[in-house]
Amino acid sequence: MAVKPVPRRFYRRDPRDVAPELLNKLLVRGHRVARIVEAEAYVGSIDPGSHAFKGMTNRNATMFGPAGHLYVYFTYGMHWCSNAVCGDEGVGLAVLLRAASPLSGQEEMRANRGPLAGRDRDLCSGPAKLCQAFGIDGAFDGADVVKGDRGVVIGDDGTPPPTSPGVSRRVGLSLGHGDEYEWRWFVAGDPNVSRVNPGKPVDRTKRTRPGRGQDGVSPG
DNA sequence: ACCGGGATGTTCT
DNA sequence: GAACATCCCGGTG
Repeated sequence: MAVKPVPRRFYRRDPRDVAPELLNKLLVRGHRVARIVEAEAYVGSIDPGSHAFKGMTNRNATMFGPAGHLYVYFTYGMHWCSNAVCGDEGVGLAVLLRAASPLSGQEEMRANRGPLAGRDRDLCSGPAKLCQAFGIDGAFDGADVVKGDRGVVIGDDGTPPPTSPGVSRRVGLSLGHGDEYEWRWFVAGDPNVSRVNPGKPVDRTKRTRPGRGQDGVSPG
């Protein structure tokens, strides 16, 4: 079956309904095509884990825009991650695209990811890997994936979402910041899923970066 | 398998 | 100045 863009009405709903149905849809950019196998819902003002929890800022403004656009953000000083904006305008809802199964264009993905990404399952098995493989960065923030703005489309080839997707808590949130909600869905058994089990939420009370440049001591 | 830690810089308080 | 919707590597079982 031919690939058709997922219509905008699909996104104009609660992201907790959109995320599981986004499984088995296609992320398409030029020759690169991958089947989405993992997604998380971020639920705006009721969700401490969401960038939109505290309202609109310069960074998250796209989340408050119309559904069916990409919200692309930069994190940890080096990674881009992308979401599909959901719900009604002005609310701040989104689904994070966490992992996908490469179908074509793997060589281009591998060129973007670097020599360390040997196997196909290393190309898109995480939100930042997926963006790197597809070359999605800040320039794609706001791109309309229904119209195919900037060459990126989320498409449907007729494959239905799984009848019984895997469900779990979300990945990478800190304790007390919405980590308890089971708003992650994935294609059970797919090797491209980032983690079978997200494990414990991150305890950020432990120092992970011992003081750098303290007491005026400069390195080198 | 699990866990610890480093890379890196933008965003928000 | 702390936190951060991550990833990769190396150590230990």
